[in-house]
Amino acid sequence: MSTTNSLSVDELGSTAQRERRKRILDATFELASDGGFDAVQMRAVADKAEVALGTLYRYFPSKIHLLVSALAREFDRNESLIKDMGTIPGDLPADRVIFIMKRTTRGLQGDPKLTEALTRAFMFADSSVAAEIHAVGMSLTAMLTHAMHSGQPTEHGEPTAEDIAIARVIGDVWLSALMAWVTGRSSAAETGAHLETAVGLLLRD
Amino acid sequence: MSTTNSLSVDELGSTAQRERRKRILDATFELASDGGFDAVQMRAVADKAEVALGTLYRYFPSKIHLLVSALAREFDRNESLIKDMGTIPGDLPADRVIFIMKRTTRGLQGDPKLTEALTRAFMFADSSVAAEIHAVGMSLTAMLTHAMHSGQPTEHGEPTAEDIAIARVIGDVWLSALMAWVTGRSSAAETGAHLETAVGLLLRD
DNA sequence: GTCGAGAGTAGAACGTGTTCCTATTATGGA
DNA sequence: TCCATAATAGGAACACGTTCTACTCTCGAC
Repeated sequence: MSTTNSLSVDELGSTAQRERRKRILDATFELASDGGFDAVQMRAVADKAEVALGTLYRYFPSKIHLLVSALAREFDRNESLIKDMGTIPGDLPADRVIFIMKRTTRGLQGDPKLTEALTRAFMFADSSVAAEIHAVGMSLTAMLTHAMHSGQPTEHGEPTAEDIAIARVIGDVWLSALMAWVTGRSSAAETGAHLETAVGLLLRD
Repeated sequence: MSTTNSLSVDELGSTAQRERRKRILDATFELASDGGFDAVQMRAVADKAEVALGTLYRYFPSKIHLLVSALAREFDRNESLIKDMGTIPGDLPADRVIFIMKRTTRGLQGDPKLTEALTRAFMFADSSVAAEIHAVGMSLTAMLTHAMHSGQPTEHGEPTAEDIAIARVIGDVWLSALMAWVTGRSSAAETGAHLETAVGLLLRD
């Protein structure tokens, strides 16, 4: 791994370090949840996490890395929640996908400031954050293809290329919708409707 | 219009003011084209445009407004280029849409730094830039619905609701693809392929 | 136990977006 | 023409992301 990446959990040796990392991310969530992107100020994060500014930058080389890593943690959590859920309600793939998307979206919209912070960071990220971004993208497509196949017997082992393509498109739409919502250009209802339309267009069969 | 918006062309009284605005946008393009988002520094823009920093901020209340306005100008130009072109090659809507998208994308990819600057600004924009963003979105969907219907006789007068929904989804995908390309997560070829797949999925008939 | 290297702390310093202030210059109406 | 008002110039000042410096702490090797 390049030195310009955030330190991931498993390349952190000591317990103290893992705890520092956790404190930093917790502080980030708290500040973001309170005041959104602008409130996540590096000095404030360092203070709240009780680490020095330099240490914060050792763990996360920029504010964007920090927020995108926070997003990744959130996605991981969401993913395991869904995995734990077992079968997803809905007979058709489209229904299951919509169920999952709405659930996730609702979760995000329940904490608008946090969502604003994470989404804007994700959007603003440049190539130095590629690794973290890629992780989030994978997590998202995995979630969607899982929803497409959930409850199906064994007939579908692995998602097909088309499944993945569709999942990616849905992911794109979801991101844009999220962005529109975050920037106040569309309401939660419109976001949901747009998503539903898109899924309908893509998974009609 | 709220005072937090950029001054648009037609609310500028004097010729001198329109010229100032133009000089500012020209300087923005030049700097962006040279060094991307980071090189568009407000002091540098003001210098190059030969206006005072305060004046720059009178015309465009933030760097993001400035860059998104630049993007809007670029889109306008592109739109009229396409309108001038008359009929768009391609028998099926999908072909015409792909033609237009690829053309536009190629145009952008020909000036990577500029594209990076404009795209990142667009992505980072918050609600205070909603008006400018909305203009860009409209321009994009208009371009796409126009491509869907171009060359058709009179049978389609206005785009249907489904047309618009499809155009919006394609716009979403395009934006995401552009973002992936700008952040170096995907090559130009992959961007094109992903777009083509998406259009194929959406406009199969 | 001592040493050395890496990790952490505290805080100054720097760059750039943004705001603010004052003096000067255009502009448009009486 | 002259005045009131707005627009612009020029530049200081401020905020926050980021970098740098100097010092201290921790811990494994010996």
